[in-house]
Amino acid sequence: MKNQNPNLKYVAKKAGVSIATVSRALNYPDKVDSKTLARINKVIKEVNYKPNRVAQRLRIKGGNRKIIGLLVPDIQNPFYVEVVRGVEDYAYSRNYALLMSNFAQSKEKEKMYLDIMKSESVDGLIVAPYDEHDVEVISLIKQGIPTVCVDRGLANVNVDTILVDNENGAFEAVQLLIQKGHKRIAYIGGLPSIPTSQQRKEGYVKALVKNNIEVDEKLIRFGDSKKESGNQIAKELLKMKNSPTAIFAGNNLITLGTLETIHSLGLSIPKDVAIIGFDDMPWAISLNPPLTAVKQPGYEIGKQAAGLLYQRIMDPEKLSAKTILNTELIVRSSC
Amino acid sequence: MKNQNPNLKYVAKKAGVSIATVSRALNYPDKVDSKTLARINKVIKEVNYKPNRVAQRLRIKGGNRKIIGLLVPDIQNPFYVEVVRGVEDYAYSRNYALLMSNFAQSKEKEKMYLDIMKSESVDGLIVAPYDEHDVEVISLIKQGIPTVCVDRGLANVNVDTILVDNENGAFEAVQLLIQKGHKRIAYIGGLPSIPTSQQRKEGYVKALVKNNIEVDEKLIRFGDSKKESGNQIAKELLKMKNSPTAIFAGNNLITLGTLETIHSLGLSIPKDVAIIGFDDMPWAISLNPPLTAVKQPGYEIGKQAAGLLYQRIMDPEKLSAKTILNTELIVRSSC
DNA sequence: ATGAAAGCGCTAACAG
DNA sequence: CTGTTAGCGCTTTCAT
Repeated sequence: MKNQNPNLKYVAKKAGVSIATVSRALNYPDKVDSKTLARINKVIKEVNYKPNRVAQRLRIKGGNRKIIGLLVPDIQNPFYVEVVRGVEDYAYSRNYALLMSNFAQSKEKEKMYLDIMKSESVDGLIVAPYDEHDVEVISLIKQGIPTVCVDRGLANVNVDTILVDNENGAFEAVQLLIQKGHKRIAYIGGLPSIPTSQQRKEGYVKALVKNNIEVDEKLIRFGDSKKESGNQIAKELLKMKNSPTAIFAGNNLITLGTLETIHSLGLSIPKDVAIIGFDDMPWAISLNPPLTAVKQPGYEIGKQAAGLLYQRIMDPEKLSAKTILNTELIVRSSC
Repeated sequence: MKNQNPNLKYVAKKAGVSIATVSRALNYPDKVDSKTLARINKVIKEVNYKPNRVAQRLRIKGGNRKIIGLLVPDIQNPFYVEVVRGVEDYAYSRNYALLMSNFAQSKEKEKMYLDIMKSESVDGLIVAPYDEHDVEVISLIKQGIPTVCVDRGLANVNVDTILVDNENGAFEAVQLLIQKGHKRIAYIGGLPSIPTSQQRKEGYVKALVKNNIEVDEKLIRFGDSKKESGNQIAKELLKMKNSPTAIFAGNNLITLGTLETIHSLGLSIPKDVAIIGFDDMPWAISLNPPLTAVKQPGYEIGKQAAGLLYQRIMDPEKLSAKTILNTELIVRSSC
């Protein structure tokens, strides 16, 4: 039972023409006689011929291979799932295949997947880089591979980028906490090397400073963007003397970990501790209590990124641009 | 700025050998003189040569192309994210590339992605079929493409399959509800065409029957596996006269929707309505109240599926098998 | 409007 | 141990 697919040659023979004509019938139908065309199309339908994308890609020069790569740092984070969906919808609408990988915040994986994408001759790449100085991604861009960065930018590199206003999103969140009367507010960030972790910290600090609240370094902590680290750090924070009365959690997963700790400590939200999370989630409303969160337009980011990438593929010389989307503070009852 | 990668020819010239020798150096290092090998490897490193996977795949016959396809029905459902992770980890460990797609429960998308995977000459495929009679998937299997089904089986087809004991998982959940004194228990399933929806219903009915509780068809409802339908159906259920005192939610997303409705109706869990969800989730413990759930080993499913697929690729004639993994009832406080 | 033939980058006989 | 060569399936000149 072999995987013997019909190929151009087979279709050509059945239709009594050369393979070149069949190829033309597929790619430039108006360049072939309508009677011939009809005959060819009939055969194609009959034998259910589908062009072999691998052979196509090997032959075709650039930009028309109809496949793009997407590399996300953590598929377990629902935010990136939204981004994926946005990219996917766009790709599907344009008939692009999607080579998607999750590098799970691992540099080795990222390198391997990037190598694969290059080696697979993708038309372009959408990636949330490991950090601002991601040498692998930068190298690909230098090699001229059309690339769009999402969620995280690259320092000193001209590249299309779609970001979110992290600083302002964080600022608004902390501002709200302060309005509610909190003075000891902690920030639990993700990996410190990731730009978004720093930008959100900046917004946090800015809000504090603006309200003349002392910035206590002991209240600023970074984890590894996983639920467990949120859990752990929240525990340390809440057990210290003069512990914070509010926590601003730097991402989805950290929020979840923090919540778990708060519950396991038997603390009540928002009476004992208030919490705002960066990243809204589908289940935020069903949490205990409904979570106040900074919402990022993940789907929109993905969709726009794919659109930008498409434009760049079509016109590799076009000037690169940075798009910054706004966040939205969804006020529920966790603070 | 062209994407001009070094190729075999280039390496061969630089090393002063033929391209065949370079190819051999890569694939059968022991078949080439150690001095030559050293020279070649030096050049390879120097110019950072990476074989072109597209050309490789076009040339290589079968089973060694180092790329597999993964097709999931809904990437927004965290259960499938776990499956993805399992497959991915295995693939990564074996240096396989992963062509991953989400068909969002759409038959058209599924067909397109399946076509792409075939056309991309994947070594094999892991797929959660649209339903038990998924003609596209069945067709691929008939064509001899190594395939493993996960989460959902195929009727009357010999294919490696990894499932979960849905019926028993549901049975245990409903059994618990009954023990807690509930007599009017509703079931909100996902798409009725999906095998798991039916199997879970079977388990539900079985538990009722075993306890001599009348099966009320009005209490058995199916949605479309999305959060919104959970929301909607729960609303209808809870507003009917003689409304259920407990709900068994057929999947992740339906659980979330149901929860939302319960909260928006101002009902208290488990006092006014009890709920158990099929599928545990990372945030189940942080829900209001912590959710009792039937946990499926998603990661394990993915990992085992990838392992099975690997075996089948290596030995296409081996007998196919069906693996059924057990679920685990995680009792928290929503019932 | 159509066909012949080159060639994308690679692997696998085959010959030496 | 190494080189020559055919060919995977396709697109694209270049002729006709």
